[in-house]
Amino acid sequence: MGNDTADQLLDSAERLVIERGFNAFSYRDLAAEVGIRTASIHYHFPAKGDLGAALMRRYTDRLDAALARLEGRTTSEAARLTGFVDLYRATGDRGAICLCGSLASDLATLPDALRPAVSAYLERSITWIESAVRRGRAAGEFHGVFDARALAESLVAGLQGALLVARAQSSTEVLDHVEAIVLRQL
Amino acid sequence: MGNDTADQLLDSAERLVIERGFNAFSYRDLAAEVGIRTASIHYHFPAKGDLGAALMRRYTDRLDAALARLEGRTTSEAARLTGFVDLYRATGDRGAICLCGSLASDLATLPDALRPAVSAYLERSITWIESAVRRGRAAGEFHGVFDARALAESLVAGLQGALLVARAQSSTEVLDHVEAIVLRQL
DNA sequence: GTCTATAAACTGATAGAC
DNA sequence: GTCTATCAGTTTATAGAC
Repeated sequence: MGNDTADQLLDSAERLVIERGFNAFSYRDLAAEVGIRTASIHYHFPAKGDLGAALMRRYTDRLDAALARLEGRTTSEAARLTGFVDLYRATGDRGAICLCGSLASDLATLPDALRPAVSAYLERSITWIESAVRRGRAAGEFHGVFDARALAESLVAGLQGALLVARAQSSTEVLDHVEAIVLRQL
Repeated sequence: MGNDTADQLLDSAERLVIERGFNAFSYRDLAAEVGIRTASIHYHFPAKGDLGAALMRRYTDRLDAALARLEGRTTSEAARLTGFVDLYRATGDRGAICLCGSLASDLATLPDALRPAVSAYLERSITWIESAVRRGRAAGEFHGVFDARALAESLVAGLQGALLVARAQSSTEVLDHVEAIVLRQL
């Protein structure tokens, strides 16, 4: 488990989608990386849409695990939100963007089954942040006036855009700026 | 002028890049929309990279014109920055994302000549906002403490990400939230 | 400027042997 | 599970006539 062909294919595909976009990598690229033939890939993922769906499923599961880990910690809500930002920082430090952000920019070309998964990933991030902000306010840790949902959407949008800008400018400092400016309004 | 074949091709291509991404539209799509043959497109834009470069040149020229218009107005710096945000709002209201944001997510696959144009577009936006913030502070209109450059990067990142999120969620309210939260720190 | 004709490479995908 | 062989369709691009 974790290292069979299907997982290797997902690992390669994830990197290729993030680097090039869903429509700019092929089963051929994948085959070359993993060391099998293109026809063999179809055994694991009959159509490219199936591969994309598996990719988003795994990516969403990883998000859920990361958020659960943050919630398991005994700590302040501010530390949890910083932990959320760190997930994006790890992505930016690799020179990468979010898989979900990459797919969102190709949204119209995605197989029908894949599009809702992209929206769901963003929604899950937003509602988690919103809850953290509400808990922090209820506990007297935060005293901001902005709507919690508005703050959550702004943080996700800011971080998604920051990854895009960071890659184009070859500098991740924009992530720190977004973090400082949004989290200041808690 | 403004309606010859080359311009029609650019109009169609711009919409297709924004809607599908640079690698998910073809000269065939373009030919069908404009009503000529694919071979004829190569007369105007020998390679797809030439088309992309022309697209970014026109898009950047339009940005420059819009920023010059904002600067020509006798008004507050706050109104100018709101005017900048309105450029993105017009894009989001059409259900679109920024051409530059779309290309940024396909960055690695772009022809070499095109990549710097994407970075330059973002940099131009950032430095313009930074100047507006500095002018506003020098004039006593703003009293924020954040670094002007940090604010400018956050606004551009926030708006780029907001367009992505808005399209995925079919709701443009995220743009308003980003505007409110970032411009509050002026 | 636009056309027909054509090319060489690549695409996602299937059939069937091992 | 992986292979060979093959498919029909698509892609960017060129040559040369009109």
